[in-house]
Amino acid sequence: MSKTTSPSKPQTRIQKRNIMIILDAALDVFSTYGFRGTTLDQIARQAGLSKPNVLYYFDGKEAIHLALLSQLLETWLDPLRAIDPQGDPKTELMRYIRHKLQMSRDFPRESRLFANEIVQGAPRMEAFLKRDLRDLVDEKASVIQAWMEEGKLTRLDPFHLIFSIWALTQHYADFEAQIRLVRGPNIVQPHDGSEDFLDQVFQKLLTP
Amino acid sequence: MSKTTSPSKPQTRIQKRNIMIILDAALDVFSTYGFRGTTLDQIARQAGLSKPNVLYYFDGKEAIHLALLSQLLETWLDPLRAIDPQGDPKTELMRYIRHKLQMSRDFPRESRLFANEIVQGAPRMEAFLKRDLRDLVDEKASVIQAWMEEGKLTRLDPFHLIFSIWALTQHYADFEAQIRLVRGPNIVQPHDGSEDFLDQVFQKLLTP
DNA sequence: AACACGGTTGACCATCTAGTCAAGATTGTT
DNA sequence: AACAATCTTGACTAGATGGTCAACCGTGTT
Repeated sequence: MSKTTSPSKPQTRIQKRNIMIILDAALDVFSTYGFRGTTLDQIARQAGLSKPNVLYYFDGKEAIHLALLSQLLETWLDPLRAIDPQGDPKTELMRYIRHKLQMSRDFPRESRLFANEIVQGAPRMEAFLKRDLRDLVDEKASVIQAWMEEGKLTRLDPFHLIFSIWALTQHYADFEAQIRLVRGPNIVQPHDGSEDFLDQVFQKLLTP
Repeated sequence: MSKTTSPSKPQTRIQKRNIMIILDAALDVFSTYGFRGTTLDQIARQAGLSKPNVLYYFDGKEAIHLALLSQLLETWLDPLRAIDPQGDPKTELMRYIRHKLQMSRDFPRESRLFANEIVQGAPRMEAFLKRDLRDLVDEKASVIQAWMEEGKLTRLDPFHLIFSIWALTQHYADFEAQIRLVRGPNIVQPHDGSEDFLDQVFQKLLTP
């Protein structure tokens, strides 16, 4: 059935190359125009391939999108997973925040692909969010809660704290167009100063 | 040319009613599926009208979308405009934050319509963002900067401060699907606790 | 060189979608 | 009632879009 998920057949060099090219092109287009706003012709043009050739490697538009999402979701949770209950509370959280901000800077297309999905009600990610993400967030919220009760962090709702970290870090990628247009043409990087700012904010917020 | 922007002709009752119905239906659909993901048939069905009837009141899909956006943008800036340079710094900012959060709670569809546009590069709002929003943000950033130099607020980058307010307040509307799925079915309102949380955050952050 | 397999594509199709139009229904006014 | 203006719609068109297919090209192996 599926051309790319058959686990038995090994990939040729050409397959590896073209699948990468297609996924990269599709990430460009999907993250900019959303799923329905993207056409196969756009992806093919961006990839420098013909449309039938794209469909030779993937079963369809949906399959390309799905491949991108699962690839993304795999790495998206790693920084949160890395929070160590045995580590120093403030260090662990600040490391998480910096890591998330870095991802929003280095992988803005991935961030916007995700944002596009969520804003539109997450129709293709419900299962993932319900299963993997919820469990992980619950777990880490407990860790943070415990740290707060030990007096090592300001007492806050740990869920809202996590949401606020997501909101503040991803904002720079997802709303880049707004930041760029508001700050004018003199600003080159919308991220300029974001790391220092978030450092200041969370240092002050988390210190009891 | 345009059916709805002719300033001379007064509107009949039926026109007023149907234009409202169409805009409300279109807001539902556009905010959920984005511009390209929305079809005229969807809007017509949601409005309980036939497609040609919808096109009797609006010049096309683009015109409906534009009507929604300009209607939205008019009110979107009001809370920021209301920041009074003569008022008490912390009071003014906290009022702004509460007002923005309230808008994200009371008008989540509008927030998502906006988010959809921005995430996709703001192709239909460039002029507005460049002109009106940039000037207003520059002006209020100066006010905040002055307050900080008087020692009445924590010294922070005023632009990043404004961005952080936008990020934190709109997150509850724009990423509602994520919050809802992560927190599970026991949570009814994704906004629960958000006001207290943001109060705590910004009180602590802004107090020098 | 010859073969088999992997890779590529122009031409095509079915469906969807924005928008049109002419004809008919409803409403308000005299 | 009769008339004009407004309102509504079934049937239609042109173009876009996802996907197919048979034929053709390239590459590596023997």
